[in-house]
Amino acid sequence: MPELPEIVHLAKQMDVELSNKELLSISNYQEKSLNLDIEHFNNSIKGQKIESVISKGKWLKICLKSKDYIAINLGMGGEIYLSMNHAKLNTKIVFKDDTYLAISFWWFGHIHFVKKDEKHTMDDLGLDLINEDVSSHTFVQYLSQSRGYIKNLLLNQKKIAGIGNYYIHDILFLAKIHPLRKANTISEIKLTALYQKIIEVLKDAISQGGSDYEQDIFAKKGHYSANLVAYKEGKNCPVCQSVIKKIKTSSTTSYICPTCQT
Amino acid sequence: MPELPEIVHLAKQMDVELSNKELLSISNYQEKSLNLDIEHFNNSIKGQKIESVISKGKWLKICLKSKDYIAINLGMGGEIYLSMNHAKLNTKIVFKDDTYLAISFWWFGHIHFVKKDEKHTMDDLGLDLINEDVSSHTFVQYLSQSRGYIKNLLLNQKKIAGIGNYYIHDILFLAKIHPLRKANTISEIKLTALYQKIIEVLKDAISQGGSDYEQDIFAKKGHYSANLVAYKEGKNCPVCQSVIKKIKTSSTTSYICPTCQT
DNA sequence: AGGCTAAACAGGGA
DNA sequence: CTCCCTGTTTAGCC
Repeated sequence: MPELPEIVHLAKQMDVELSNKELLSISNYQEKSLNLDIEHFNNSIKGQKIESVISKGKWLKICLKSKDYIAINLGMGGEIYLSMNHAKLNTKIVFKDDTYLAISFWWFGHIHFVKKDEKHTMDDLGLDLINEDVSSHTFVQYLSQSRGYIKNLLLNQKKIAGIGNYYIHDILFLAKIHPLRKANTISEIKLTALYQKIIEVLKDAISQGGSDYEQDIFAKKGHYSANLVAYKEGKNCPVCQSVIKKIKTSSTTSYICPTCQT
Repeated sequence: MPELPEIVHLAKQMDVELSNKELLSISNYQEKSLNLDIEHFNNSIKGQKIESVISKGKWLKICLKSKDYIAINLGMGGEIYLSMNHAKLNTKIVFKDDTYLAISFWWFGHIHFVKKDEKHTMDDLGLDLINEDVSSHTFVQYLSQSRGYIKNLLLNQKKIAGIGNYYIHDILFLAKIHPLRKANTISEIKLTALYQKIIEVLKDAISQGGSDYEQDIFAKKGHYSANLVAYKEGKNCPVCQSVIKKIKTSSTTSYICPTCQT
């Protein structure tokens, strides 16, 4: 499940490796992931040149010189490699110089060709605390207006972009916030701490090349490992020694220290 | 809280008494209940002649010969009388022959002037099992598609029009359905029983001139009284002697027999 | 584990 | 106890 750190890492590498390449074709074996039929998709990209590759939230954006772009979302456990053959890989984006991107979707994923002024999901993404300059004040004001559960809010891509159900556990633990706290009942102090911990955790993960079970475009693993409460049900809280619990929070699972997180 | 039976009764009387009368003016002391300012409202109705009065769900519809109409919703506990003065009455609709309707709103209520082709809430009302010819089959199919609580569904005017939180208790009791059953989990047999009980209860109430704490346009009380489980918390179920309970169901209160209703 | 949409639910206001 | 608007939550799909 690649989240913001992995996507940021991939975008950086792709920006270096792909800029100025010319697109040739796409071959695809998972129809549902494309927003256009393969023929139309091919016609749209052929001959286009890549300007840069950036990211927002969990989305990759391959910007073309024409201002059209390709939006990629790896969904749950998707992978993307540069010029490497894996039997299971099901989508190939080939460049004129014979290099290619090989993309594998473990479950669902998206590769969208988007025209210059076309409306797209990426337009509706919320705050990206890493790629954008969001002040602590803005963040706190923004969150304290919502009356839903803080966890749901943080995972809602239209509100806060990039956090998924992997990094969230340690972020909330570090901020000492229970996932089921209603956002508008959390003190400014705690929300400010939350803001800092989000940036801290995500930046730390980025600097380590992402999580240790995700790979970059050269198939190199990252080194970050969730190591506080995430997936540590039954173990002891590193701060207070309470037993870490696994609880249901709406449609997702959460790992928490019932003592530290309020 | 006038519901379908009271409204049907009022509509019948109003149809007899008001047809062919010519409208003169409206004077109003509860601004919020009108959809137009008093001046505009007066200009709209003056000189118009009444064609008929009908009802749908909890709404009264005074049809004018021009095909414009006046839509009235008595809200919670509203009253409407013909040519009677009550100190508390706050809206008067006067006819050219000096008779008038006196309308009192206890809390919120609506008097809307609607142009011939204008869109109005009444257009979106759901099935009215009394004023319309709805087959048992249609009703059962319709309800079994919803996954929400059966009570919420029955009270939702856009789905089923006319039932409110007075008649609903005995209807569900007679159909042996718990208010919190998900609609799509209820057997066809029970839904068919529900269909019959709704019609039975509402028609019975209509034949008795509505509930015994509502009055008609001549200030005459009805004779129907909810007498099974409604408002009988702590008493015994007339069928199985279990203690009747008062429970919260979403935003409304329900009276049920916890044994009979499943 | 992700993201989308339609339906259902919940709070506040008139 | 009414109806309405809005924001939030859920179910089911891809």
